[in-house]
Amino acid sequence: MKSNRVPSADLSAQIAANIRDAIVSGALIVDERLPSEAELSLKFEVSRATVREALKRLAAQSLIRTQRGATGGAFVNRISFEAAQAQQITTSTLLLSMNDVSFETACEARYALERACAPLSSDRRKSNHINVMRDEINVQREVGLSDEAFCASDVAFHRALVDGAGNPVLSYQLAGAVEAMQPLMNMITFTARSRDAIIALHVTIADAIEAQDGAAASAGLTALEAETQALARRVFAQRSGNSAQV
Amino acid sequence: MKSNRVPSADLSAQIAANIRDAIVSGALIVDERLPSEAELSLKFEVSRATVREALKRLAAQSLIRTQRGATGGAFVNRISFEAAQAQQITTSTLLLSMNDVSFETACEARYALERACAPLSSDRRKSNHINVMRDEINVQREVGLSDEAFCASDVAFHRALVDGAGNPVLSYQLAGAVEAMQPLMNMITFTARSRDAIIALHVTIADAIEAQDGAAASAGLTALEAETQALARRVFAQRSGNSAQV
DNA sequence: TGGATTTCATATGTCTTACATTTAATATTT
DNA sequence: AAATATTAAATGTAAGACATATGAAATCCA
Repeated sequence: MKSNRVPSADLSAQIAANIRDAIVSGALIVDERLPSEAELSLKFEVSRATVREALKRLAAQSLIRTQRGATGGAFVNRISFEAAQAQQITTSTLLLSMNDVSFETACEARYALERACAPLSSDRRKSNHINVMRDEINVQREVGLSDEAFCASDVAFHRALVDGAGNPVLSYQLAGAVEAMQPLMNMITFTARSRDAIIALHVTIADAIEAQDGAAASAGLTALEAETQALARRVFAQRSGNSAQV
Repeated sequence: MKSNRVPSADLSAQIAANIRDAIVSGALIVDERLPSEAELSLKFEVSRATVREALKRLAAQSLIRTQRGATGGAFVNRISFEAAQAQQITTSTLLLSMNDVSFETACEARYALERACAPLSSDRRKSNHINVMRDEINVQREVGLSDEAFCASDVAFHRALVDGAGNPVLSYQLAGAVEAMQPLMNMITFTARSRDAIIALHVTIADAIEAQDGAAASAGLTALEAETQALARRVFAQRSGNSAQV
């Protein structure tokens, strides 16, 4: 099972790929200890510095963790939903900002995904999900709330909606979409009037989720998407140059 | 703007976090060249080896790329949808396999997300998307096709469906969910009979997408989910020990 | 005997120096 | 003027040394 990697890549990249394959294939299992850096440098016939660079690559992907000391070493890490989410949010955020993804496209994707959760969340949401949604609505009603804080509360509201589905895989997938949009949302100025419209729809959605009416929740999300898109168009049109970017 | 990072972490991790923040915040823009390793080691007052470990961490996340030679160095990388997808698939696959995510949960998430694409794909799909779906259905009809090949074709079919929505953000998000399930799907033995049922539903879905009937496409996906869940239950129940895992 | 302390071995974290290799720009030669 | 050779700058790799953390074993002291 020798590496059939492109030999053009760096040695540290090749070694990282080799170990990564072993983890993905199951040859290395969770919490298993990798050979020490010295042993790996012998095995791969490279210096310890190169081995370390490979291990840092894997650590950056949360595939391994390292421990110092006598019984230390590198261990296969059990990727947590939290760690995976954090990475996905970083990646998604950069993806949107670096590739000139339009607000419209990102917004459409976000609400499409959220609608996917609405029926499940309607079925299974617990009281705590409802409570979070109600609480966040109250936060959003506060006068003098900054646009950033309003957006943060918006994210919290929608995360509660998604989490209500009780499916960690869904929550993980959605976190990237919802949170990655926050920088774009933060570019928007929310007038009191636009906030009122959003809050009213949040109430509609929360009511529907509480009443376990998935169709109504989906409809509320659709209306919220339309409202958000319209608001964004107004804001971006007002921006002096009216350049069509973003 | 000095680093307010936990000082307990490795120097290379701190430096990586510092540079990552600069990229995420926009202080470093795409294609901008970072200082050379020698300069960074002066700036952060660490050795070049430590700087290199930090840079390898960033390279593992596709945040930078490096180039050798006179005008070489580390450059801020424009994260491509492809690279982001590849990373997300690796992460999602490990997440499912390491956290004892049930087939049921993963399957539910996958089809919920796909249903989110169905209306959009119905509206916007091009002829090439339809063609791919039809072609893959024909592949799935081949006798003697291995279970792995059947699953791979299944993934291709569903990717065409998702891509039909014409929203790269959606495609990116969905790729993780769909492809991460492949190892789980590969555990299933597809009898000729179960394949026929799946193919029939694929035809239904392709017809609906072609006819631009989003509701029918969603219904087809719901039926396919039910069929897949039932098949999985049968397969896992048959497995000797009948242990309830997976 | 038993608990506290010391020692020790092992592993990662960091630094230093050196050299190899790649690459573009410059200088030289024909 | 074009082809070739040189050079400088940067990353890639190696080797060795030391710092530091940590668990376990050995030792010491009531």
